[in-house]
Amino acid sequence: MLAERIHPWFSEHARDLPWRRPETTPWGVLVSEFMLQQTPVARVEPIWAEWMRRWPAPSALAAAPRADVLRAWGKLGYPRRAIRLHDAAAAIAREHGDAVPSDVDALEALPGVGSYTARAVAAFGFGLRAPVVDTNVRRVVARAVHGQGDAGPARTRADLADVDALLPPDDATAAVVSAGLMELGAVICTARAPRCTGCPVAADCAWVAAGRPAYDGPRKPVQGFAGTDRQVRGKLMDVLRSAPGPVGRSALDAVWPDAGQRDRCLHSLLVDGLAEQTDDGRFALPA
DNA sequence: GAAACGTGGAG
DNA sequence: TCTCCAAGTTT
Repeated sequence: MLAERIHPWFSEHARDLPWRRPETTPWGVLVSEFMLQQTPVARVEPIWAEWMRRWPAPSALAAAPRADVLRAWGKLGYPRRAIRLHDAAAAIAREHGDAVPSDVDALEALPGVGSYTARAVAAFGFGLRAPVVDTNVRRVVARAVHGQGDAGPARTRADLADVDALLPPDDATAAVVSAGLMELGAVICTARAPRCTGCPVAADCAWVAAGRPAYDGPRKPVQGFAGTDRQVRGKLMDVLRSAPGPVGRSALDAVWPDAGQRDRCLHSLLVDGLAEQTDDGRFALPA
């Protein structure tokens, strides 16, 4: 029911995102999915284009120095994703003949690839039928299917089953519906102010039928940022990315007044492989 | 399962 | 200004 509404709507209204163009390879889709994890489309677009130009295949990225990869990642956030994507590229080059696997289990075995990304690559990179469950899809299902105002905490198995039940049997059609479900959540069935006027599914939506009741379940805890290690790590990484080479302790000391927190964060960056200490005691992005 | 993990734009 | 949140994954 939903699928029959979503497919034609998406076919006509899909945003022209660069990674959706027909010439995009599964590798390009994988890179886009890594970048889009918790990061808005608008910020990903230019970075993705640059990566595709520089590293058109997994082996090309795998051959690049860590420092280049981290600098090219820029300020997308969560730079551990860049590390994992770099590592995933190496695994694909070495274990899969430089070809992104289409099998969900093989994809999920890659660093940084979880349940969502594996299925997204299978669906959008290979046109396969795979239940793609992200925050958009969970919200659309919560409303249109369950009549709830919003999605509650993730119920991984049940969420997968819900979406699986919506997908048509045919691979190509299911892949379009999967993209359409995400698109619907991204541009129509949004978190803040859903635009039910103009929603292709409104006539079949359980939430609309119920009078759009407010969400009553548990709220997702909003994570603070100011003053956290995350902020300090970000500032340290910004210094390391911006510098052409190793920087002295003083340059890092300048980013945060609390020496204890600063040192803890610097240490965690070293542990995460996001930074290295040189022989002379300075710090830099890893080679 | 909770908590950690960046960044910046929108309302 | 300040809160919320944007195609999640890992530990």
